[in-house]
Amino acid sequence: MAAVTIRDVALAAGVSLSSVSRALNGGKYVSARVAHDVAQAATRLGYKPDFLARSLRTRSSGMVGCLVSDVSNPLNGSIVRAAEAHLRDAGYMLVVASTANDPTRERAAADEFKGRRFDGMLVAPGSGANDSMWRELALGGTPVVVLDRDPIGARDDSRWPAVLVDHHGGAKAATRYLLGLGHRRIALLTADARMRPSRERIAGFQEAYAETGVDPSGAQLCIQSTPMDFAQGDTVALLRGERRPTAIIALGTRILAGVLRAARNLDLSVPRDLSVLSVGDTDLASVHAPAITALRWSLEDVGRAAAELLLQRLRGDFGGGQSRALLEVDLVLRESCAPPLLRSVQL
Amino acid sequence: MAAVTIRDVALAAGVSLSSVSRALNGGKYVSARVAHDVAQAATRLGYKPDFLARSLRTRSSGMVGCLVSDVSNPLNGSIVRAAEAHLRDAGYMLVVASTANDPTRERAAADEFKGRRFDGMLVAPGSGANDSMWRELALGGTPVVVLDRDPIGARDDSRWPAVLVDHHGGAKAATRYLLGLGHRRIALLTADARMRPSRERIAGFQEAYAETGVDPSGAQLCIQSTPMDFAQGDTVALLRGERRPTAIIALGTRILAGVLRAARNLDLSVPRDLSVLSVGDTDLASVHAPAITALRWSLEDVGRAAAELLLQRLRGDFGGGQSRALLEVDLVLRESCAPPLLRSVQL
DNA sequence: CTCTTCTATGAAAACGTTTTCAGAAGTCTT
DNA sequence: AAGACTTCTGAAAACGTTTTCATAGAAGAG
Repeated sequence: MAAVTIRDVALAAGVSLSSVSRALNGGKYVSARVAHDVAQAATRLGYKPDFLARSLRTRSSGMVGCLVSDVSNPLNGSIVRAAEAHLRDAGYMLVVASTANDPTRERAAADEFKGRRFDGMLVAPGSGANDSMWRELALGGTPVVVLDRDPIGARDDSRWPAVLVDHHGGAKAATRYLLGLGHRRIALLTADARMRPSRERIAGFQEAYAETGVDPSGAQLCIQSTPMDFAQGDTVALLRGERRPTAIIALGTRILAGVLRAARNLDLSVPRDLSVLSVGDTDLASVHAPAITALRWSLEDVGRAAAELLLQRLRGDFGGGQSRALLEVDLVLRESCAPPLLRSVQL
Repeated sequence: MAAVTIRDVALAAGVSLSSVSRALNGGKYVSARVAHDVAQAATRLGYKPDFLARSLRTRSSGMVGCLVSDVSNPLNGSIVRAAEAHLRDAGYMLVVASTANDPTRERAAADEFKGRRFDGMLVAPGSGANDSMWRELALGGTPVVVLDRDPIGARDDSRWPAVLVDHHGGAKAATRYLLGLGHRRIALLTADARMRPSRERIAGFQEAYAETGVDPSGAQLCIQSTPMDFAQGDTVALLRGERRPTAIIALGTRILAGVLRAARNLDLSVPRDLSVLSVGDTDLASVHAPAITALRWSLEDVGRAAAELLLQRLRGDFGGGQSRALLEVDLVLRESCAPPLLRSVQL
């Protein structure tokens, strides 16, 4: 229908194809007359450039891909939105693919991105990512920025630009806080321990025990790979068990929900009978009664930093080489943590 | 680098360009020998087709755009994810743009989609969408499916394929339920009344009053256009006011959070002093103590139905013409609603 | 045996841009 | 006045596909 091409504009303006292209792209070497005529003809005809053709010729699509487990998870959604906003300002379009952490789908999506000549990628692979996966990603020279993951097994681990969240420091601070309140038996509930965030948190958790000199035998790790609603059942089992924890650190929204449900079912009052600390601050955490003490970091910053890092590469400006960003994690004190009851302390 | 093109494959297989294209696309008229040689050469060279070039020639990009206010809102995120999954299965790639309901950005995104020759679009414009906006969308003949919006002012209102949620029926059922419990002063808190979901809910709300013959003077509408955290302040004002409502219907997660916060601040017990009903079921609603009675509908179904409707158009199969889907809304009874205290009933 | 229909193939024309190249003017510099 | 730049311009060559077209041979019909 519309299909008004650069050729039509050239015809209307009475100049050549190349002149139109130059005029429209503000190139050098174009006379005032031509510039004016072309501009006029273009608007009169309602010319809209065809990005596809342009991309084919320039070998750059103006698109950036994003590999993420699931957009409907607000954690990812916020990151994506922030990244999208910044990339759009720079003239890029962000395409996100939800891969459910499935390596097959990650590979497929990455391939499609490359087939469409995407200019860059933001990736947060699942735990299935291995050596060859990373190698494949790097193949073809498309700039890649890693979102809170470790390119384990990839050559030049440290060379990958990445934006990382200081989960280690956060978890350590949270654990120290609970230890300081007098808790000794603290349980850490986490989903996939093979991925960076969980791994770092576990390390921080253990380091807090070590550094404060508290007997680490009270530290309990509860790890499961299906994240959805396992937490509720798990928490019940945990709380009914022999060495019942007096505090729980719940990693993620879904797990926090499970923990809170379990506590209610067992008629345990938070924080009297059980202290709860959420990793990640959500509406659920802040509105719940009692309000849940939480570790918080800025998802917007993650998205923004990732976009910045990528844009830097895209400009070919590897400037100074600050290729990784480490974002800090804050402990937001609220009402869900208190010293343990004495009877629970009686080892 | 890689840049292995169809020409290289042709050379390696000792056949012509066109034969390779035919062989690879499983076209008719290709001999067994050629098919074999080409396949072998292609895999040996690691040939990956260039979608850009293909798109340019075939005039179809294999991409579908999605206009939505904000991906980081889990309501939208879930829809997007479901749509993405179904479109991917059909060979399409979904690109979402967060427009913050800003008409300018909606227009810009739609233009970019068209400039990139997107094959179709899923759109949920904000309240700023007017006649010309809809007309522009329809321009160029790109198939468009509307997500829970009314193309008001657009020519052929009813001709737009759309997937709609029965907010009207849902709100009516919720209101009847509260009226049945004995509530007379019910407040409806909503954000942007100009958009379909809110508009339909308000209509259902009022219709419930009318149909049950209850004096509608107790019905209170509280409408505000900035959705974020206005609800808390508004709720406080409402509950301190002269004709304090005994029940609140809160539209959306953020508003629910605000209402619950306000209730806590005023030391009002739910549901004893105040019944709360959430429109939209979230973790917050189900985990909160007490658990919040909520209207629920399937976001996955919205995304899936939209994808189906669009795919139907893309196949050129306007089959039977069932061009709109109406999804039902359920009332999930939980603990946050109870009959009002007598003293509040004393008009 | 001839006339038609089918199958298989390669050459070449698209698709809509940007970019290279060569040349035509004009403007300096000597 | 002759070269040496500079500024502008259009023709044509890319970019990597798919698709049309013409042609050649094979197979089938009469």
